Amino acid sequence: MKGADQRQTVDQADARRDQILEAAAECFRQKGFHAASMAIISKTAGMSVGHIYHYFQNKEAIIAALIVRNSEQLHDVLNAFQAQGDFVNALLADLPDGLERTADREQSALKLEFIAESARNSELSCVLNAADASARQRLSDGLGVSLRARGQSDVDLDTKVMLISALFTGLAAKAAQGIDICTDSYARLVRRSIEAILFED
Amino acid sequence: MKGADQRQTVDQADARRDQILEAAAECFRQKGFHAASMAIISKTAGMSVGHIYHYFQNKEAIIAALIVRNSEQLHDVLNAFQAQGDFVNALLADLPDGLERTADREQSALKLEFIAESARNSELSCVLNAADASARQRLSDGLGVSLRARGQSDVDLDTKVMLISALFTGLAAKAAQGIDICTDSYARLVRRSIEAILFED
Amino acid sequence: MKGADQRQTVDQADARRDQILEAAAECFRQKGFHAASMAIISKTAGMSVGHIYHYFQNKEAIIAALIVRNSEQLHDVLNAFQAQGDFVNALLADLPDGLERTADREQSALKLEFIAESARNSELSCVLNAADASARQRLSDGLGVSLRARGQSDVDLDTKVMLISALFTGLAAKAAQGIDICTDSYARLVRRSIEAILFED
Amino acid sequence: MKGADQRQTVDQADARRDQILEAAAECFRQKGFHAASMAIISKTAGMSVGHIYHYFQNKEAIIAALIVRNSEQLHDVLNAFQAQGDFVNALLADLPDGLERTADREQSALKLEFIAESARNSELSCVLNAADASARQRLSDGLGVSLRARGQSDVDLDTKVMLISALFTGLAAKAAQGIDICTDSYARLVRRSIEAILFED
DNA sequence: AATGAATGAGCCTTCATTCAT
DNA sequence: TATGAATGAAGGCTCATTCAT
Repeated sequence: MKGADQRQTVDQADARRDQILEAAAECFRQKGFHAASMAIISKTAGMSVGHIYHYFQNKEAIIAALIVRNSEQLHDVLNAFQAQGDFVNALLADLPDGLERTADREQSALKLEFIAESARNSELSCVLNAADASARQRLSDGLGVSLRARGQSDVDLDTKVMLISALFTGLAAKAAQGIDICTDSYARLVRRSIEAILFED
Repeated sequence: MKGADQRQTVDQADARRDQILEAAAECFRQKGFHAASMAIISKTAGMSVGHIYHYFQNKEAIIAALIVRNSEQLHDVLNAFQAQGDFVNALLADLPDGLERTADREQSALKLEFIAESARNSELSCVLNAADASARQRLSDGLGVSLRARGQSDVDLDTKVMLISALFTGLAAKAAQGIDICTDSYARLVRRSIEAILFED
Repeated sequence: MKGADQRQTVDQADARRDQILEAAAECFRQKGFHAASMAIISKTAGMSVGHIYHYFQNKEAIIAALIVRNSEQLHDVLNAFQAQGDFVNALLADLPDGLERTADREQSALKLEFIAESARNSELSCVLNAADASARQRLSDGLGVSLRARGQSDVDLDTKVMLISALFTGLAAKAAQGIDICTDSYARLVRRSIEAILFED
Repeated sequence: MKGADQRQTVDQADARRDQILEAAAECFRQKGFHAASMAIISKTAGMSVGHIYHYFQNKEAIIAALIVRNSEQLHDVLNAFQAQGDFVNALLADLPDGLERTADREQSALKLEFIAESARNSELSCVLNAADASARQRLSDGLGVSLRARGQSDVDLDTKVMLISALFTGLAAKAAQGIDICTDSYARLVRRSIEAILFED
């Protein structure tokens, strides 16, 4: 059947794209993306260099896809918070896990590289800002409902969300420096920070 | 005199080093340090490529020197806080200026690149961590005295300092993404954050 | 019927070949044939890359076929001259049109590329020389009859024909350079040239 | 001395450029310039690939320089005609030599490639047209004086010059096809052509 | 101290061609 | 007949670094 063939093909293409992204993520994580050559990515992905270019226009396009992918993973986490009932509670309760997710040194370093690169590459800047904005919007929505339900003000909500986001990025930076952020002290103090940001007392 | 000649020479060498660092900082800021070639740095510095290698062993060594230099500038700021009497007060009062210093997009992007790079380069990691640790120590000392003077606990002080540092790095990341962090909302909420981190109620 | 099927198939195959040649000619004209990739030719032809290789062994084989095709078109023109009665008269009378046919910049550039390529590729050289020789033979035949009918000598006829051919190739080169060769001056002077070549006075 | 050093350096740089151009011309002649890789040019020139890029921005820039160079050589020939007294006489007397210069198969093929390439590359088009125009101007000046001295009309002189130029380009094309243009027949008939073009009788 | 010529490995990317389906 | 996924060699070009002067 044509239809089945088509779908098969599409699925396979998606599989290939994933295969490439997985390999690229691995390589970028290990070496950073300036040092990760297309040659080594292709070897890691188990396919020829040329073939990668059937699926991605550019090395840059791979990066962009990876940014989108990271953002989607964050969305999943946020959706899980939503599903748990009260968003603020879920966020705070998740903190130790959140820190652990942030603690991956190489992954965090890569995230910083994305941001740094985006400051000098408008194409990437668009992708990153869109992904980031959408995640922040998701956070904003969840927190807004939760705060209002608690009778808390939602004044400056966007700034609050941005600050929470900044705090996690900052923690990622510490992780990238090799600092262990998965301790009770961190969990406790990050929690206090977030509460101070969110609750107008 | 031999001695004077010697000193003269040393001073000139320092001047050359500064000249190079200034140029490198400029180039790195503009293009990131993978894209900033030694050729363009030498041109910006107004000296030949080969000559730069008289003063720095490596491109990497330039980066390392720049990290140290940045750290020294931070020390100056912290020393100024100390000089103002109460460290905590000085830190909080300085916040709007602190945000403004952090808001430089390219400079912040470069800082992130430093950190990301250091995650994959142990030599750089040493330099960055030493610089960072020394700045945090300075902060720790200042804050410790100030907190104890207020009758506040200094439990988990190192973590608190790390978190404040993380917060500023996170804000730098936002600046690198092109977000304006120099607003009253930010100043107010960052202040609340820091207070929550520092004061155990 | 088997025979009809066969013929049908043959016709379809010819149609496919034409389709490819048309597309290739278009692409070569636009980009030159080093820059015209098989991928873009296949896209222009509305068929897959692989399929083109059912009809042509090579990219080179396409070029060869195109050379033959061009030559056939020239034959048509020459046959038309013949049909008009006196060949020399027909040739001279056609001059303004001949210039116009030669004036297509991209087509002329392609022709030069063919020739240049053939100088370094013996396979192509054979094809081009055969095509060229056959066209010159056609010209020679027509002119010979016409000249003798006028009582003109046909001494050095092959050289004369070659020179006329060279003149048109040279004009094509000028067209390829973007020069307008469709003016009365050109028509007049080209006519004088040809007459000088043909008529031993 | 600084001055001597400077001159020495400039001379050496010119020598290097010549060395590269010589090698490139050789490679281009042999393989055409799409097939002649920078690697092989650099090997032929006896220097590293990277070094070539100190002297030429591009492969294209090498081609451009080669075009200019060819044009200069043509100027030398034309100047020699001028020096001989009557330009027309000199041109006609030189014909056998002119044909021989044109007869180099590879060189002629390269010339055609230049022209073909220039039809699709505006940068190259500019260079080639400027070089060509200047040579034609030189020819025009020489012929104009000579014609008027003979009491001949110089009507349509630019077109006449263009046609002579076209004739030689066409002969180059024949040479590129492997045809021997160094015979008395050619010399005789080319002469008749040129006379027909130049003299309004 | 100072220059910049010189190197050559390595980068991203393209392309003609093949082959399983 | 028809597809297009897959290959991998080769291309132009850049760059940190060295070294003779």
